[in-house]
Amino acid sequence: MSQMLQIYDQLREMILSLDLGPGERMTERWLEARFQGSRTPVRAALARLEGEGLVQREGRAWIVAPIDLRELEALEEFREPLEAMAVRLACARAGEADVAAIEAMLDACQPGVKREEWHRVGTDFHVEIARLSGNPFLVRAIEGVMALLSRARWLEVWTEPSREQAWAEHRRILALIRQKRAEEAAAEAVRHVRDTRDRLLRSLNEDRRGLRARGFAVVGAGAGAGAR
Amino acid sequence: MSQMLQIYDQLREMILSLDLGPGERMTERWLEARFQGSRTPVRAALARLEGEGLVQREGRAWIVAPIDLRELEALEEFREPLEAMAVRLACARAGEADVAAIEAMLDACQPGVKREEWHRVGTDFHVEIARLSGNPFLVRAIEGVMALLSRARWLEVWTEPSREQAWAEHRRILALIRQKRAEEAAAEAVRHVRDTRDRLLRSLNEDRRGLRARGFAVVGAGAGAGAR
DNA sequence: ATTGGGAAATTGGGATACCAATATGGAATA
DNA sequence: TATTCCATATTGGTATCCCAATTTCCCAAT
Repeated sequence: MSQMLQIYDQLREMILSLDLGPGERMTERWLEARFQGSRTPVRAALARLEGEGLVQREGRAWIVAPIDLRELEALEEFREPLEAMAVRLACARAGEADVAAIEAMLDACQPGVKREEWHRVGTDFHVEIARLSGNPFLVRAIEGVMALLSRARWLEVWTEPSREQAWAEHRRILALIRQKRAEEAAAEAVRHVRDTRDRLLRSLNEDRRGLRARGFAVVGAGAGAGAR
Repeated sequence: MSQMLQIYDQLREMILSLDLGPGERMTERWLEARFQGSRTPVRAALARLEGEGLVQREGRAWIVAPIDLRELEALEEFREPLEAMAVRLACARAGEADVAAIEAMLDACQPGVKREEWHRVGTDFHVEIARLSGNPFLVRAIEGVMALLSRARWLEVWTEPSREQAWAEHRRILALIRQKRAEEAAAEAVRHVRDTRDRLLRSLNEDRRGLRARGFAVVGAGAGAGAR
């Protein structure tokens, strides 16, 4: 695999795992040393991550994209019609085997399974549904959205009942797809996105102070902006 | 402005204007000479265009993205819920002044106005509606979609009545936004996208032979794939 | 302790150098 | 004439190099 892709994957992982904090500054030369490649592949990787919105420019410098509550709100709003459409198309195009595979994914998450796994499956569920739609643009868009939501989902406080509710909604969506009840499935997907948004934003808003204390740049909605 | 952005803009324009044909091969060194910059900014520009889907890799080489009829179909499908959502949100958030500005744009297109202008306004209409939604992700997504549709729209045979129909639909959508009749506006947007898709795909399918003869790589739907 | 100013170090943007891999062209051969 | 095969040119990927623009940091003046 090309060095550029290796660096891209590693850096992306560091960002998504909060190994690099939101708002943190990076220099190309630091990355060059960190990943032992020259600046050329480093810059290519940065360019790609910038396109995904995981990295931004601050003047001439590079920063890990801060977590912006207003942006998260816009993302969930953007997601809503995508998820609805994905589910609608999945009803028309998915086979029983496809649905069963996703169901197995959900089933694998039981109390006791570790946090990372819940997090991954909670993301993949939506991507896999999008795949059932057969529309590559829908897949790409939902992948992008989930990546941008991912870090916030780590920071969210996951209570037992809220996790339970999310999974119940996932199951309900899947069941409706299986029965090919497209409009009900779409409506359920919209409900799920809205619930998710409410939980996420409420949690982050309440804990904003704590997040800042942990050194994360968290901006937007409610209090003053104060970019980094 | 940085050289990278200059090269990006110029190359993008060459692609969108069909100055570089779909499927055409480019070497980095040719671009370097063509735009008199070194490979560094050329490669950065290519990376960005690749992210937008206007440029692709073919093995190790770069090619202008071919026009893929199946992809266009998927794009219109993807667009549909975006446009509907944009229109719905515009109803909730747009002011009369915003609507009037877009109306003026439409009015500027009269018989006799040149093709480029119709083409541009036909694109900008959708982007501007998305802007009224206030959601930057919706704007970016629709910009991206319209860019990918743009070349096909040049190739489409625009008959007088079809152009008339498109503008009538634009006006109807705008009127419903003005009256804040969100659901009717969304339904009209969906209808418009579907009409557009039908016109576009019918036209291109009928003329596929002619397009190939003009040296364009046109793939997908109906006949054999035959990548490039 | 605070502030101002300026030299020095560092940074990102661009140009160039180098390399392995691939593509090309043409001569030798059938 | 058609085909094989190898020398050569070209290509994209990477590493460096150079430069102008910032940023950093130290020290003198307040």
